[in-house]
Amino acid sequence: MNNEQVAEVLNDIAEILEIKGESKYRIRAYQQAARSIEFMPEDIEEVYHEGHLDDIPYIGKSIAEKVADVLEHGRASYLEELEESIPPGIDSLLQVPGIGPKTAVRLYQELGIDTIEALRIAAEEHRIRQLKGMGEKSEENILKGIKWLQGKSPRLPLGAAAILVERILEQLRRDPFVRNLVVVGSYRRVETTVGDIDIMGTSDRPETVIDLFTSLPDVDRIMAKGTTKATVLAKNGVQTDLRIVPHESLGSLMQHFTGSKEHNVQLREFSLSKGLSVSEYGITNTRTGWRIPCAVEEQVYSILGLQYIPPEIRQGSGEIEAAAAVKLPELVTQPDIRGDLHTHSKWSDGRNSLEEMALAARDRGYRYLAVTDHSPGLGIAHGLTLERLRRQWREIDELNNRLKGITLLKGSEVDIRADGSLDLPDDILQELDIALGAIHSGMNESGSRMTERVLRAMHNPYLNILVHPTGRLIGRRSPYDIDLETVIRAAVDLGIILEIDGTPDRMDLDGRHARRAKELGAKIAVNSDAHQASGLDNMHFGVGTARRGWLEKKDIVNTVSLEELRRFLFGRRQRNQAA
DNA sequence: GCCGTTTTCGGCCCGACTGTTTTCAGTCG
Repeated sequence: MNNEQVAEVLNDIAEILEIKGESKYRIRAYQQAARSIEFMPEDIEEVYHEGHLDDIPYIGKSIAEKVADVLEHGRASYLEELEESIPPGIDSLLQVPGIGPKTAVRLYQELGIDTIEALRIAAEEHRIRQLKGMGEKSEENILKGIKWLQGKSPRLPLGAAAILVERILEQLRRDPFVRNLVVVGSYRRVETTVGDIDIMGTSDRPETVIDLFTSLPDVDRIMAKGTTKATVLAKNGVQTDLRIVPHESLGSLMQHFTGSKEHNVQLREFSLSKGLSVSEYGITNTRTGWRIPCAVEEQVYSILGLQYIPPEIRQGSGEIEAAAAVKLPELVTQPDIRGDLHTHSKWSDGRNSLEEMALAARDRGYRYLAVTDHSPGLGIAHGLTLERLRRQWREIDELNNRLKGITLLKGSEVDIRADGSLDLPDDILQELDIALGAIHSGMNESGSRMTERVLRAMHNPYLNILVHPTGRLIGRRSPYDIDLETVIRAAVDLGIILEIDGTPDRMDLDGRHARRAKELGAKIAVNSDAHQASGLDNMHFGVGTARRGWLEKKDIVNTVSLEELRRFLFGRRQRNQAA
């Protein structure tokens, strides 16, 4: 059972308690516990076997018992009892906006409604208005809500959102009065998917920006439009908000709308203990009632006596305690990255020539770029035969002689075969500057076989990096069934670097696993896995993911100079050859 | 149900909106 699965059980318990009208604090306790487990770096099974469940924040005696039950039996008898105590189907009503647990229960008890379809019919037949406190308007809203629910688009992958966001920002900046445009919400926190896009800014003439925004070519439909705020539906179906706010409270508003919700709740609780109350309008002294609006976000944290907490780690997973103790890590930044160690060219399945890739890398300030086209076994990606690989080396040599300011490294993304062997012979691997190992086939193997397979590959003395270690494709393919804890430990023992692949539909490792890898002492490479020159910019998502994993410059290998990198990569081979 | 350099009991984020209501409960982000 992994952390996400255990968290889901606790969230399910919370949902049923809500329907049952339990104390909201009891419900919150389960939700907080679920979040703790979801975001903590450690493996929940391991923590349990070491007997340290109660060390996890928001897990006390009672919830620890439920977690133990889940881990021991693969199910929670408490959840099963709860499920039997409520009519099935009633929780589905909660999906309809405007319907919460109280209303759902009344709809069931007084009208026997337990499906969304039954709810729709009841609203159309005007039976909802029989209920006390419900009227004509309520029925309309329910029907509207159901319609919205049926047409609502799923969360958008971050990469797709980024394209839209960049285009919108570029056009809004043409308004000469607009200032401080910033995207907040899950986009700013570099979550893997976003539900909607929330943009904020200041302007001396809000109306003109709002007009510009609502008339953009990307807008499909205007949902709401006022003088300082508008909501539109973009053509790709994602809801996008723009709000123009007063200069003097921009920082408070940014902080509030960046979230996460759990971070804000914890921040406000922390503030109360210091006699301060935080809201989107400022910070109020609860004794004097004086309120200070914050123009910049840093102010919010500094007034509370906290280190500035970067958006990527605002998850409610220990960042406030760390900030209070002045123990936040100094997160890696994009300029720390000196080169990209995972890229493709026309030689295999990329779109640009080696020279184009090299120049694009140099433009981005990099000093080195590893060319890592696919190995021969990956026919579908036009993997390089040994003969073509040697020809590619000649081209790399020629470019390295000719181009100034950037060095290409001879690399390969070598397929890890079903038996764990590598798709290039050792004598070839030995001649490479850098070898990446990747799984591209047989992804449905059982966990133990998958783990064995990867471990065997990691024992090859010439392998340097295990790339996209879980193989997930966000929204399309689950991670392989692999024991990451074991893989991370092996990486530390064997000197294998683990990758954070910045392709936005991969972001693999994810933040939580990256944080765990750091904790266990593994080295990380943050790469773009670019298949064309513009793809090098996917480094942004890789760095964002690294930051979500609390990683610092020193945890990441491609923040060092070329000389240091070569020493590091070579060191492993020498050690292994000596041994 | 969890938590504590003011507390082991008495707290538990903040504000806005909505609809139906004479003062507020429920819902949402």
